[in-house]
Amino acid sequence: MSSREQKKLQTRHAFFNAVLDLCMTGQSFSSISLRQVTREVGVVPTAFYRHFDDMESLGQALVVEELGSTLAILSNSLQIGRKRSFERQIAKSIQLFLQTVSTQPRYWQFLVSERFGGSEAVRKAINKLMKMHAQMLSEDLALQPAFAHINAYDRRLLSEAGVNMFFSWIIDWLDLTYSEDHDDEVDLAEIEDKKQLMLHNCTRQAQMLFYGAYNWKSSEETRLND
Amino acid sequence: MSSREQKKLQTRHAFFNAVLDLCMTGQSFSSISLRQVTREVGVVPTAFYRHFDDMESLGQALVVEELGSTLAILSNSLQIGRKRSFERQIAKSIQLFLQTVSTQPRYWQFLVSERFGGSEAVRKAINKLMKMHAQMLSEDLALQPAFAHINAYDRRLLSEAGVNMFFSWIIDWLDLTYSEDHDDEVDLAEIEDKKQLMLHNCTRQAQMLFYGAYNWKSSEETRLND
DNA sequence: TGTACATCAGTGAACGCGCGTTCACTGATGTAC
DNA sequence: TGTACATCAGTGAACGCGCGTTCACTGATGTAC
Repeated sequence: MSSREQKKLQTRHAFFNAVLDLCMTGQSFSSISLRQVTREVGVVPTAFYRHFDDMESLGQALVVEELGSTLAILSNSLQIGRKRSFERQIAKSIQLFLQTVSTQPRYWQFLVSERFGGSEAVRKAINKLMKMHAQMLSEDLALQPAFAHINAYDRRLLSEAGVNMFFSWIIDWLDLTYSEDHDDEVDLAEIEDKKQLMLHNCTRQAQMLFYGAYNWKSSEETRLND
Repeated sequence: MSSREQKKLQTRHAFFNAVLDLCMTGQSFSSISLRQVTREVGVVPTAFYRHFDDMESLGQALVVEELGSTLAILSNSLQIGRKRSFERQIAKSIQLFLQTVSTQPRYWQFLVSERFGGSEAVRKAINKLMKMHAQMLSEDLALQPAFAHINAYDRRLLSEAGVNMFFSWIIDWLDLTYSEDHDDEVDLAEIEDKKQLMLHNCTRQAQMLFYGAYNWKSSEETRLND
């Protein structure tokens, strides 16, 4: 790859980073302006068009090119099927997941807040990613003997319910993580307690869902009209 | 109440409606301008300040004054504890819930897409509402004999997991509802099939969670460090 | 009931500002010979 | 290896536009006597 192409790719990544950084300030993606992004990158506004048609394209590219690998963490850290025995190990998976969320807060913040946000292209790209990783989680769960009695269709439903549940935790978890950085050191112990409590609560919620699946009968029809 | 006060209240509601309508066009709340809203209401931009300090205040007031009663639908239609026997009746509750979502799409669209959106005041107001209604759902579940063995703490966790699960369905459900309005009549049957399928899937997801709760042992400790 | 004054929701002109997009450009890097 | 030309990421000036907010205003409604 030529040094010119390398430089261009570098700038492209700088655009992605600028968006993520700006989204961390509390703004939503659709309220961020093209000029704000170029200012953050350190180039002139017109340079934007060398890389993207408009903000919508930038958002979509960000999701497709950068966040796919981030979401892979879900599939890896939640290897309930492949790596873990069923009993009591859900806790370990969730702890791993929340820890990795803390290490890359910008990515998860963006995924959660733009999942139902104002840009259709971004929304669709995120949705596609999540469906893909729900599928991977589903295939992983197939390896877990405790779920051997559940058919593929119901396993997929369980995975999607699981992914949605994990996503519902992220913002509250990140709020706790941020308060660690900003508040006095005196409170650090208190925050750590809160994190432990939240980890405990999340684990129990996940256990309820997966215990439900454990006791699930795929053969049983869900009658709607009774 | 004086006719002047009545008229003012009427305009205030027009502001709320304008925001909801604008949010239905695919924009997020934080990307809607003050002038757009006043244009939609049919008043001059400066008239805005007779009612709200800024857009942030408008959004917060909208959630607090208008959407509380909307969320009450969750508590009413999902009276799993009070009204329904446990077995096979989750389906009915969820059908009722999704039907009421369809009848007031603007409210639910706003709640879901601004829950993690760009305005902190709105985010906090929605979060508060959801916590409140999770509490109500929790108290309702207490009346259900099938959950008698679950303590208050775990019941609250179950309720929050439930509310989060229901919210995760809303956007997809609304997309189906909208496509009913816009597409050819030929497809109506196909869309109705999709809605039935989604209702079926949602029900099965909810059943997994609540079956899990049914088989839950509150006495059992969730050990984190093993 | 009639009059004189107060209130205040909505008006309309004006402001300075940041926005997205256009255009012709520059100068470093890449390519052909 | 050296030269002449092509490419193209980034520049900088300029544009018209919608934005949030100010201000003094209008005229219908409410209140005091």
